[in-house]
Amino acid sequence: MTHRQPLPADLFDELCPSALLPFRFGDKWAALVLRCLEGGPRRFSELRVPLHRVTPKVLTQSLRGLERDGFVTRTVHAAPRPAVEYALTPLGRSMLEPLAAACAWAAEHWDELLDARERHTAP
Amino acid sequence: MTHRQPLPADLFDELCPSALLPFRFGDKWAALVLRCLEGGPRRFSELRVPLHRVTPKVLTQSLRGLERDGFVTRTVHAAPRPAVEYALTPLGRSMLEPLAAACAWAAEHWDELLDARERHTAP
DNA sequence: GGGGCCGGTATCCAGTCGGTAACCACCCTG
DNA sequence: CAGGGTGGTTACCGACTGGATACCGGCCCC
Repeated sequence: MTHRQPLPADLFDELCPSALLPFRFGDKWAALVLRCLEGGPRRFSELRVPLHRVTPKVLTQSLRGLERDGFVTRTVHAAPRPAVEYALTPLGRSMLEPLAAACAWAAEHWDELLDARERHTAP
Repeated sequence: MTHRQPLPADLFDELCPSALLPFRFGDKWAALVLRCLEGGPRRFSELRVPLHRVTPKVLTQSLRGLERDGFVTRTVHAAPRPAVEYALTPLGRSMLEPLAAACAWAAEHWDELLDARERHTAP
């Protein structure tokens, strides 16, 4: 009954980033920004439409972080009107796949989670 | 060139949880705890071995959250020695799939991310 | 009955995160 | 020249998270 292998002590050492990154990806809005960019480049004010609960400061923070990590590019067009376009890099686009998997999971199991939460608070 | 569809305003309304949940899953350590439980039930002190950078308080917090949301069960065995075992529920086990996908992504692209970050801070 | 181990709590504290509000430089239009 | 839209920045602030440290009751073994 207790013949299971013991867990190794270095399973999640700090040198194993892939253990920690995935489900703490970016900040609160990073994943949603990526999904908004899925259909092509978008301008700052375009992104503000679906993300209307995000203030410009926070959206800027998110975009800066995604740019820093190589998920999006930021290109400034001077003519004919000043405009800034954000677009996915190949790296950012590759992130859409696990993101979609996670979203599919949530779509399928979300109410189970809600049920469990309700059962736990009011039994 | 600007023939893209505009982004809908209600794409990520608060009633669409599956948009926000996935990549902000649980707290900082929740995903790691799930992976530790993949091989079968584990006791509190067993979990502390691979998660040696997590203090007991924080580990307790994480486990309580996972229990509340129906990802793990907590069972107390009185005999022969007092012991507490944490195990995955089917819901928790189903979460391992997208989690593995995300981890695979990270394993494949982690150094690209590091490169991008380095290129961004020191050019 | 003393010292372990097991499974936590209690307390405190620093840092981060997200949010509000205000402001700003630039360019175009009228 | 005034006004408005674009794409932000800055200052401030409260709430929450995560971490350090210490402590604790129950049970077993010696």
